[in-house]
Amino acid sequence: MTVDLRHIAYFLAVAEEQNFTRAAERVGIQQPPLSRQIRDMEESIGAALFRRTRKGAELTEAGAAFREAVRHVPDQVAHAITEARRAARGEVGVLRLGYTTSAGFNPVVAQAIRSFRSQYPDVDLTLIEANTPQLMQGIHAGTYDLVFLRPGMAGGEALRERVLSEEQMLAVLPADHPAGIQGSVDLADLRDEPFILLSHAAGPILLDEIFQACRSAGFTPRIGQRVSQITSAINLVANGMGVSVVPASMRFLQVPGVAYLGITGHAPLARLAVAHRRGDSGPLVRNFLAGCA
Amino acid sequence: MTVDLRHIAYFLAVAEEQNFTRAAERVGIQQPPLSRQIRDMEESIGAALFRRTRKGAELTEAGAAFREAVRHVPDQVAHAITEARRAARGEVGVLRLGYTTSAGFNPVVAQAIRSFRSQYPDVDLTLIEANTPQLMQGIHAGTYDLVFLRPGMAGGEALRERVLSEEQMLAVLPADHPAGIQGSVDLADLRDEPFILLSHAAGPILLDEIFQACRSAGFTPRIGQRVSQITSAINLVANGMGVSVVPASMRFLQVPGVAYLGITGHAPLARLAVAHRRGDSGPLVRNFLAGCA
DNA sequence: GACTGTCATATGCAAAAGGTATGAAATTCG
DNA sequence: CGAATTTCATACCTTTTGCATATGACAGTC
Repeated sequence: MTVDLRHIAYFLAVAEEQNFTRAAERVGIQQPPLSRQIRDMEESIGAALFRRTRKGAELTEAGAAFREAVRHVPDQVAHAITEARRAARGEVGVLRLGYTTSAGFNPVVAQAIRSFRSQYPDVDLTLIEANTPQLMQGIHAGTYDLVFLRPGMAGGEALRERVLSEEQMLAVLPADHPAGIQGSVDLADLRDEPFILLSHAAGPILLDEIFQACRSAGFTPRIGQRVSQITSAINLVANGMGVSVVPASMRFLQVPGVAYLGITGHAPLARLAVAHRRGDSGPLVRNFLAGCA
Repeated sequence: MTVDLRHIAYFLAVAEEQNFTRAAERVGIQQPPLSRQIRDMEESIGAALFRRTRKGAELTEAGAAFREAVRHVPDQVAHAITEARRAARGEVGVLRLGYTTSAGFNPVVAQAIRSFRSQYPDVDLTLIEANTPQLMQGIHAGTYDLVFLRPGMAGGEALRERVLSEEQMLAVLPADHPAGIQGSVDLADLRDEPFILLSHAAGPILLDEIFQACRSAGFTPRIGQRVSQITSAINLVANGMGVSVVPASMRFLQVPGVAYLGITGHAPLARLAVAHRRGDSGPLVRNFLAGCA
């Protein structure tokens, strides 16, 4: 294909000016080379594009057809270049963001998403809720570009994690539970209650932290019910099926009949991290991370 | 250092092969120049398009955005070239064809249009009916590309006319007219009848021919009614308002109460020509003319 | 540890694009 | 009527740039 973009730009200039001399001036070359370029192009197409007259040049049928078909090509290419630049700056593209249910309640996450959205409105931000192991697998597989999860899982060498928030966990009790009267509770006081907790598969990190705290308090919690969503745990507490321990952010989920209580002594911690593949710090990821204060 | 079509083709090859060496082979050059072209392009865009790995090359965000935007550009240009070639062969385009009412009844015209339509189905053939002076003006002004008209008007120097048909004119009489009994009529027998003829503005050539024939027959026709459409003249004859003289092709317009009769002696002739601008014998015009047997 | 496959770098040559000078033809204007 | 102007085309030369060849660096593989 011997016709290239320069030829097309020259052609369009001549078509518009209907005059080789002015067209040459417009595209910034002299008239003779322009004439030659057009002639070469006509030769390679195998048809005259212009009818040369004493007053200038007018399009032939072939030229008119060609013009219609290539009219927007230079604009398209220019647009492609600006889009590439924007993409390089992380202003456009698709960012797939995974997060756990509990992370979704953390103001840090909501804030980061809001700030990114307002700063990069043209980025297609896809939010996917999943549990920590799923996120872990997905970020490795490339299903997600960025995930909010609980740090501490194995397999983090290929990831770069940054801890964003570290909050104490709260005990979740039925509102009428006697331990709730003084506004906080000691884990040991809950030793005989059935615990409603995430399954190991759904939330290994939080679960482990809770178990360790309980062990520090001198007991091993008795599992009343395993759930796969932390919100389910809170609902089950409301139904009187037991107690639970959740990250403090979950208190924003107000459920009637449920009280969130601070844990005295060695309270379990819920760390929240944002993670991405180590090699892949594309501009979108970089920009999003910059917005995670 | 601008981005041109060659660059885009190279870029797309690398994007598809994810490998510089194979991409180079595909586009028919060696790997080092390909690498350099891509690098130049990246420099001129100001963003990396590929992430070079040990195993090949993968698109960056910018590269992916660029690819989306230029994906179809080479096809568009290739298509433009084939369209230009087709247009040069007269296979596509717009052909504006003017014709007089009376020409529309001539089988030669219908046949030419039919044959052109079947041979060049992708040409947009626009048919416009008008009278001879309008056609004459329109073809000069560029409103029409090709017209069927009665030859002999002034201003034909810039036109190339080709006579397609020469037919005798017929007398149009009311069916019960005594002169119609023997199947033909002498113009002189009509000397006392009111003639219903085209106005000079609408059909100067035919009118002149009829007047000359009448003068040869020894009289000057008395104008009963001037009309601007030859079909109107025939209708008025049917209403008993007089007689008329029309090209033989008009006999295909069968109107109750009207008889078409051959004219004995020096019958006026109706010539039909196809005309186009002398300079402008574009492929469409040329192809149409070729179909006018 | 040699081999293979990846992309990058260096250098020389050839093709292509652009510049300058000039020519031919027709219109415009004094 | 003829000179000036304007149009595009031609000829020749210079510069740019695209491509090939040879080679290097690096990493995964047998």
